[in-house]
Amino acid sequence: MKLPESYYHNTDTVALSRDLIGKYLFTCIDGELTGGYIVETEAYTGINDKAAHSYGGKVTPRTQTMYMQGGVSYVYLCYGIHEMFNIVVAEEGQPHAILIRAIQPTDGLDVMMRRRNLDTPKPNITKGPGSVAKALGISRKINAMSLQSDIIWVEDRGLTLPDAEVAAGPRIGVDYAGEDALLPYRFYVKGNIYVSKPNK
DNA sequence: GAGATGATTAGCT
DNA sequence: GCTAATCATCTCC
Repeated sequence: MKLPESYYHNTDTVALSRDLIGKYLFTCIDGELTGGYIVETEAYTGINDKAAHSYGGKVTPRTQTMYMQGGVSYVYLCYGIHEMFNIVVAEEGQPHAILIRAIQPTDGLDVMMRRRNLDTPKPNITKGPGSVAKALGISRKINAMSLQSDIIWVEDRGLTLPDAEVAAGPRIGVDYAGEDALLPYRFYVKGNIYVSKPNK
């Protein structure tokens, strides 16, 4: 059921971002299973992408995770508050990653509501990258974790979304990246209530 | 060792 | 729509 290690070794990060729409992401943190299917992603394509942490081939203690072989997680803190979950792809030495911006919950909804301090299942439970990480219990302890582990993984359950229901557009929150901020590296399910920002 | 800043979100107007 | 919250990380000194 889990996507094989080889799935993540594809070097076409943008195509993988599109393919991940409709795949199921699960975590099992402290024995509590939570997950759902992915409805929004963004591609970050390594040293030529100004919006990526790894732009220009920069290596730091934080970004070295992105240089690992595809099939591991990259989790980091932004704005001092929000943790973001990325999937590292491509081969060792190529710092490509895919940010998971939103999922549609299918398992462990009660657990996710507790983590998000909600008493009713509002759509914003897993809307936006910071929310997804919090709902799934993802923290920096999960950084560099293999997606073949029993802590965090992605499954193909046969759900595929036709191109007519998947849109592409510019990425969110990367205005500083100049012309690269306009690249259509963001993919999302049209009209899905869990998708953040523009949704048409 | 100090200073600037960000792949954001929630809450108020 | 606007803005505060909040800190690890990076960049110099």
